Amino acid sequence: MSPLKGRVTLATVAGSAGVSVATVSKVLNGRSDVSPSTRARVQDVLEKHGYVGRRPEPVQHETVELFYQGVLNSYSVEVIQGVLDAGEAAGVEIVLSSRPPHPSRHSAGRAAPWVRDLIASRRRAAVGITSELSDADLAALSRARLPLVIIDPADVPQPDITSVGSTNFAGGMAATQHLLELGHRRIGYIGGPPTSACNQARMSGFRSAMDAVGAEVPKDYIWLNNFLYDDGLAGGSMMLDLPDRPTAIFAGCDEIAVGVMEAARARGLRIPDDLSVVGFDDTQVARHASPQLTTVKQPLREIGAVAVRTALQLAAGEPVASHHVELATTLIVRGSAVPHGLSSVAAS
Amino acid sequence: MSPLKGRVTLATVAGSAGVSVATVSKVLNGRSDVSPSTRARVQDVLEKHGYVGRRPEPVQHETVELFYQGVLNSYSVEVIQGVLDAGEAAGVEIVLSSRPPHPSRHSAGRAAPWVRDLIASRRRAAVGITSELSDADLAALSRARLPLVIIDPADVPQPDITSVGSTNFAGGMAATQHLLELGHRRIGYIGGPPTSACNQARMSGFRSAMDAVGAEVPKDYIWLNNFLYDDGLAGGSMMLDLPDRPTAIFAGCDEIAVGVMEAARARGLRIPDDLSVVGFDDTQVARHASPQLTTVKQPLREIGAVAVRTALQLAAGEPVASHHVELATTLIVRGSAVPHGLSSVAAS
DNA sequence: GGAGAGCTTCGAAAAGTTTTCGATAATTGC
DNA sequence: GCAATTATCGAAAACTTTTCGAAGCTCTCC
Repeated sequence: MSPLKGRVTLATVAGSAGVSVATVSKVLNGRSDVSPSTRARVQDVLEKHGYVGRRPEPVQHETVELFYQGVLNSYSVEVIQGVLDAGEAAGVEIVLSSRPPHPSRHSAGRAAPWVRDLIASRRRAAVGITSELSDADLAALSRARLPLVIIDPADVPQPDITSVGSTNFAGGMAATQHLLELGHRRIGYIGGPPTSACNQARMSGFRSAMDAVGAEVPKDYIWLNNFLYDDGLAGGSMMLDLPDRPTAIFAGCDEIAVGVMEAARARGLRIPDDLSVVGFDDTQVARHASPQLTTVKQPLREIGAVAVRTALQLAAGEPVASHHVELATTLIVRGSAVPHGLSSVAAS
Repeated sequence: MSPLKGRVTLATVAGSAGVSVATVSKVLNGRSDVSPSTRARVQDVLEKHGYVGRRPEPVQHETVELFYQGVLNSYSVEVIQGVLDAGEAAGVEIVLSSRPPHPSRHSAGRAAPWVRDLIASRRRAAVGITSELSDADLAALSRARLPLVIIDPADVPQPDITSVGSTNFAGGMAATQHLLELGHRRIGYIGGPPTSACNQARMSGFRSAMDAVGAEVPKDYIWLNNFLYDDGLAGGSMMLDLPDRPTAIFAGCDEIAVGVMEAARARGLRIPDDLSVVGFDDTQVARHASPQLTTVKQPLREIGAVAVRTALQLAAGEPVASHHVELATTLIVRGSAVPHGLSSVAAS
């Protein structure tokens, strides 16, 4: 823009704006003894010349806050690595923090204390993992112009909140169709919170695939609580103790799937001979399970990276194509699901 | 403190410290071209005169950098949560970063680029998880007065580097003694890198316990590579294919233990009936394994918290009692190790 | 064992920024 | 209309940071 000489200094701007260096300095520092018209003119010139101060790359890096509610798990770990990768590529630092979950509703209308802290911290942007925020929180963040991107939002994606996820519905369908193609008809679903958007999508995919072939889903074949191992254990136990137990279970995440496998083993049922299991996420635990878990892969690292890039785009004032993007899921076939009936020959 | 004339400027300090104004400026800005002694003297004078700068910067939070080399795993996750807890309690922010492992030796004598970045980032302190740093790296950090605490250092703890770990030797002994008390005599050890300090300690504990009862450890009963699932799989496979295979295996970490269990299952051996396994760490994977893993618990969250607190102590100039502290390990008995011979009745 | 390459340390001077203070103009009070 | 006050601005002073070169040191390679 200003090819006269090297860097754009106050003097450059002052000359171009027809004022003194002192005046430009005052504009930059928000002093009162500058007339509105002069101030406006100087600010125009500052922007046109792209004045960046003495140190264009100050020692102080920009930061993006990555927060989560609850505990870290194998799922978070993958996302975090993607976030770090993208952060490093973009030259921003990642500040990690654990935030209290669901603020109780009795302080409705006011943003949670930690949200106020977050705003005060002057981050370039924030990324939340599977987080749930109140309307007041969102309003406060919006007022403060702090860009926020939620990964796999706990609530259904709102139009006024940017989020990144994966094709949960398609993934749920793919997993279920895989089991159906293997000949299973009595298939159960064990998933996370009923209010959780990604659980709803996965379950809907499950139901759609079942409906499409006219397979019935008894009430007891659905069990929802949290995305935890213990939920797989509890839900699996319940389902496997039914008089007419399912021959396959689709788990809402890998941890649940491993819990289901344990519930089966505790009853002397073999995986996959007596029960086929399909998980969701394709985290480390899927590869370390025995047998290795057939699962729906979410590109978690990519999701983390996209979240950061989107947040930085918002921070830069660039428009984003969509307030919610979903990356494609892939069915990864391993050893935990086999054709129905194939095993019963060997078993009985 | 200095009521002679008006404000305390760089020149005031420079005169009092017997250096140039430029040097004082460099100290303030954390430049590298100031010797440690000069830096210390100037900082003393700065503090004594209560230099506050021309414009006191808006209070931005102190940061502590938490870095790791390689990948995050269930072990890191626990440590990270402890670090975050302690960071929040102390009011410092945690900046998480992944750093390239072992700088190749061809640039010996110079600190790695990421170490220079770390120094330039002006953290209050840094904490590394199972990291390995070159002498040049350490020297550079020391020169820059950036306090560093390593958690479970990969190298043997040096006197000039502060570190936090757990009683690996005692833990290794406890695990082995447990197996010995269960009647096992043919016990294998599968662990991490031979150069790794914590691996060495655990293995020494293993050997000591074996020696104490006169149990022999054939060469093939030791397998060292990395602390990964695949290493448990590979090492376990090797050991279980021996003509005189062990009846129990002590794994250097939980992930290895799960890999060993898989290697056993692949050979039709049942856990714990045909092979007892003991792990180390007590991470999530120990509780989710099937059967649940008997393991040596490291207080990982506490270790992370202690590391942060120690780093902040160093940053505050307070002396630390010891350059290396070890927190106590505990044997957690679950279902993966049973008395030897008890099973062979049922099995054969 | 010494020439020289490379690194560290430091300050003088240059470059850049902010504040002070006085000049001038515009506005207000009476 | 005139004095008093206020608003605006820049020259110069005050202050800080960076650049660059000198001096000393270490290490290497004949």
